[in-house]
Amino acid sequence: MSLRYALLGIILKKPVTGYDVVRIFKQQMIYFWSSTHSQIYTELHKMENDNLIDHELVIQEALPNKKVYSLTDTGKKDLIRWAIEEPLKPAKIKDNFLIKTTIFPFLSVVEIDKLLDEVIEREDKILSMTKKWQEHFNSQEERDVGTILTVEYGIRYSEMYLEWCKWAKQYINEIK
Amino acid sequence: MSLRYALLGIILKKPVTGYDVVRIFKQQMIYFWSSTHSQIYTELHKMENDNLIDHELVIQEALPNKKVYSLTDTGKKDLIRWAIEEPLKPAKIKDNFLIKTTIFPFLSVVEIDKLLDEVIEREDKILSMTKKWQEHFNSQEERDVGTILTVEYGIRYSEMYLEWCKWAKQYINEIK
DNA sequence: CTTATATATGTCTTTTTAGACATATGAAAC
DNA sequence: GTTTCATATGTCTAAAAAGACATATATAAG
Repeated sequence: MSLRYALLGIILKKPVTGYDVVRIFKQQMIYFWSSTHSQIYTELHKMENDNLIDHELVIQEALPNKKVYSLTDTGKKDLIRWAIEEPLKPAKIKDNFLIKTTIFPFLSVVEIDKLLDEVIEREDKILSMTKKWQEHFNSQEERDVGTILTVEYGIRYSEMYLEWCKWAKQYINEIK
Repeated sequence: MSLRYALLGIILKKPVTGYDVVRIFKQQMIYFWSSTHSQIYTELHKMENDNLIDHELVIQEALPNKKVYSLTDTGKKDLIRWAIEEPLKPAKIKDNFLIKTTIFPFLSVVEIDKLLDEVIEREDKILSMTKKWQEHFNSQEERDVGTILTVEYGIRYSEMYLEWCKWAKQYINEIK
């Protein structure tokens, strides 16, 4: 049920197409929510059915037609109500890599290093993409508070992860 | 499909009951995976059906009977195979609170502070529980590498979150 | 005395999510 | 010329997950 509030949060900023929502979602929300385009399109239909959003069809000559979604009054009220009233739920994390630490006692230092290096590489990429996005975002005129806060969160998360990886490598090398 | 490898990782350390698995899971894995007891019991049945684990029934007088699960050879091999071969997947996070930042432009400093204080309280509790668990764990004789690494991860994650919250409070107070 | 907590294991239904399948065009790259 | 990428929107099925429903006893707390 929270996905729809993430989507409402995107559409709140400015009217966008489903395609835009997917793109914005993957660029700006990966740090705290995950979804796929199929789920997003389906949820948008449900939200429109529940009168939280509506759309205007824009006919394009060359490119495919598009539906530009906007929040309805109901949608905006419901989003703000949700944000204030919805009780805090603990964050849910699904991190495949950290499960792998359970078998570290059965692996060699080389094998563990290989796994950790993979994660470092991945997280390095994410971090530099996030920093790039932050830089681009900072150059804009209309900067919303939400994005300022969550981009910073994304950077801190990746930095923490990378520092932990480096600490883990050192720790493994000391004890093995 | 990854849940089963998290569960195999728990049972690998020592034979345990489903009830134990749930408890260990919630104490030691909340930092990187989430599940419920209903899903865990169901998955254990499937895993036994796939010959990854088996159980010994222990009849108890006062307390209910229990099933003590152990890894089979197949189970252990499959877990190690998975850890080495399974390609890295990006971590998936579902954090209800961070969605709420999208409506911060429509809230007063007082309202935002209230939301952030709630998270700080929650995260403080988690952090002190984790530190307590780390202390207890460090006093044991058999300390497995996996737990040493993931507990440290949990602490770093909570600390990062708390620092971000404090930064966010300060930032909001400066601009509003 | 009554209530809550810990032990212990399950099922059932609904919702959420993932991933594949499906289509169509323009533009750019090679 | 052909392939890949970006635009744009969807459906369908299977798997994963959440949450309620279900039961039973001992012990500790109030």
